[in-house]
Amino acid sequence: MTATLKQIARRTGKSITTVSRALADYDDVSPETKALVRRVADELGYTPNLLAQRLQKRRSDTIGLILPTFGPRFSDPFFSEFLAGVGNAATEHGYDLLVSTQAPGDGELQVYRQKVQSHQVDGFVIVRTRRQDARIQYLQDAAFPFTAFGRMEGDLDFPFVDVDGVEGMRAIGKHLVGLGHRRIACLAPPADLLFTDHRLAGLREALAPHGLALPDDQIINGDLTQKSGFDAVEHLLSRSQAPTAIAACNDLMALGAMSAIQGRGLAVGKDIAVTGFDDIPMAEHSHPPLTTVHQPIYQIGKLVCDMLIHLLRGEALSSRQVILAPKLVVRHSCGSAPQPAVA
Amino acid sequence: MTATLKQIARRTGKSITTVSRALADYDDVSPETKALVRRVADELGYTPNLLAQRLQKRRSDTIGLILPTFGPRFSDPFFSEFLAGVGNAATEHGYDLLVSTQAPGDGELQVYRQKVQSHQVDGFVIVRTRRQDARIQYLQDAAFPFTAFGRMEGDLDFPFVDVDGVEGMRAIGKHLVGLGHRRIACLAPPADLLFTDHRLAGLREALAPHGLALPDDQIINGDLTQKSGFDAVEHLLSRSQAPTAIAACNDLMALGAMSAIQGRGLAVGKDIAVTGFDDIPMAEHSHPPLTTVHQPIYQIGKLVCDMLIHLLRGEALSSRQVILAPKLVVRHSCGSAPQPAVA
DNA sequence: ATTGACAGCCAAAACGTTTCGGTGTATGAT
DNA sequence: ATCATACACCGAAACGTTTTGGCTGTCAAT
Repeated sequence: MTATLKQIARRTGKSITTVSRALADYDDVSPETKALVRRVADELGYTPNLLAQRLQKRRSDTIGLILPTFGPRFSDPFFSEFLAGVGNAATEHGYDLLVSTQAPGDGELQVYRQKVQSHQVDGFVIVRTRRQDARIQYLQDAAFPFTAFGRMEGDLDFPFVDVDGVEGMRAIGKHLVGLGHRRIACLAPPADLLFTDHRLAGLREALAPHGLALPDDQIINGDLTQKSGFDAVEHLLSRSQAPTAIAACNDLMALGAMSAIQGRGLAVGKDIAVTGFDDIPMAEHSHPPLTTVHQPIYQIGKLVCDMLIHLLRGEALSSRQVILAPKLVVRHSCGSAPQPAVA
Repeated sequence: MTATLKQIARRTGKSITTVSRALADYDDVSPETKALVRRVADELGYTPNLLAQRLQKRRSDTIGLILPTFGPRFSDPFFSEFLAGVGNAATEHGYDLLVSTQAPGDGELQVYRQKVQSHQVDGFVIVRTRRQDARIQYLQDAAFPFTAFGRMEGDLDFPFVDVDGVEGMRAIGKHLVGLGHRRIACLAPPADLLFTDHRLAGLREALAPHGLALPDDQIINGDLTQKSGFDAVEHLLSRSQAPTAIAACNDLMALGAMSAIQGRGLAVGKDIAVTGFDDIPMAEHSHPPLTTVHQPIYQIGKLVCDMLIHLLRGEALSSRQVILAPKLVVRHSCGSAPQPAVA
């Protein structure tokens, strides 16, 4: 049995009210009483019952994060780093983090609805936004607090943080063209994710001035896993006109691509260039180290969560919509002599 | 404003008691009343307020999982897969999962204590147990429900799941010796983790019959990250007598090792053999694919969580202490012609 | 007619907290 | 003496549930 206010009240001979107010340092409690109450509270090892506190305060001091994962085997460094960012920001401000996994689809909205209606969480962090995002539409309609990593199609005005994917892939494109590549293939994420558009657009923008296009058959949609990158490249290399460069839209697929290339006895960087996007820790220590675009995922998680907490506290947001500039990180996967970064 | 029992009571002309009992399908409520109450509840979109429910039931229906991570940049596929397993098991049984990150050390126990005393969670899943584990000692003393992935030194009797690390590394050792390796180095985890002992012991057991030892200078302790594997091998290869095989105690360090080897222009599998432990998805798609020991991390997470839920429900555990047999997975990182698995 | 059983319903207490609106008692000013 | 003021404290209600222990009316059996 853990201690309650009632027990402290009995032990000190004060009322529950006074004990509560003493612990909360109200100034209508005498210093002597405060000292007494605190001493007894310590003796009994008192910790407020959060369940009761939350019921009375009508808030849960909890932030919800629902990971949109397919299938059980889920092992994405992107998510774990993001999670760490969100989690640490939450802890820092005294919030709890409620984590759930739920594949996109029919059940998904139900999970959000349930958590909202049962007062289980005070706000949500949304990750991996989609072109038409039912989660965002629902939360917006319900006027329930949330922040997102990623944007949405249309002009819904909600608070988010995103990385400028157009700019990032443009940098990649310029880099590859600058190295003389003309046949470039792209490993794209699923089409319902909005950032797919951004990244393809950026790549196209870089190619266009050189009279280069990105034909549909040079775009292969994967599911962001290493395996899908591997499979895509197996397919690509079995065709007659193999590309000289492969721009993957995330590092995991790039790593899979490298492995497929090497599996065929070709050298990454020499025979075929490969680039990624994310700059996961793995990218630095692959062989060859991966040229990619850095996204500060941990910081983004932290920022998104901080923004949400501001919202929950009714504080003003310094900026509701943040778009971060990505940074090209040139390593060795496009040739062994890295060039100075192309801004 | 969301609906409450009180509102349904008013609308139906019944008492709060009756409404509550109708929704819970008690049989002292007439079928007509039940139907009426349910209809109105649906109309109002009633969802029970979990905060109130939990206070009254004196349990939180929440499981705590505190990830022992160092530093902010945390991106371990091991953890994300384990998390998915725990999370899915929890969801399946109607439990919430509260996730926190906290580096091992002074603050750690405080976090556990706080969550226990404030009734925030009903039980804990402990991961990455240590030789002397203060978390386990505390929870055991407090008679607070928990299950662990991993054992502890001494004879504390608590429910856990573990993989037989001795057996796993023995298989690795036999495999390497069978391939003719005589100078074998080991990339070990931090010494305070108990499984470090098991893995080293297993490796030694495999070497001993062949008159081979594992001298201290052939053991390098890393921190389980890819970078530490990379650094360790850089160090190893700069010495006069380089090993012909490197047995890493997890895949991430093995991958880092491979990258360091390749960075020196050596061929993994031909010049130096490398092995891992875990069989993360990455292992299959590295180049060359990594020979390693498979641990069903997702299933372990699920099992550990299922066990905890049984405990919470007061149900009997079919087995309190589970030790799983690991499986050697031979790929190409010890030579390009994989041999049949050594049991 | 009286009893007992049963079906259907409900008031009130409880979970542990916070907060509103007091009450009583000194102290000092008039 | 009276009034105002400040101080220290507290009872009771509230948050939204669940559960205990009733109560009332009907019907069949005596």
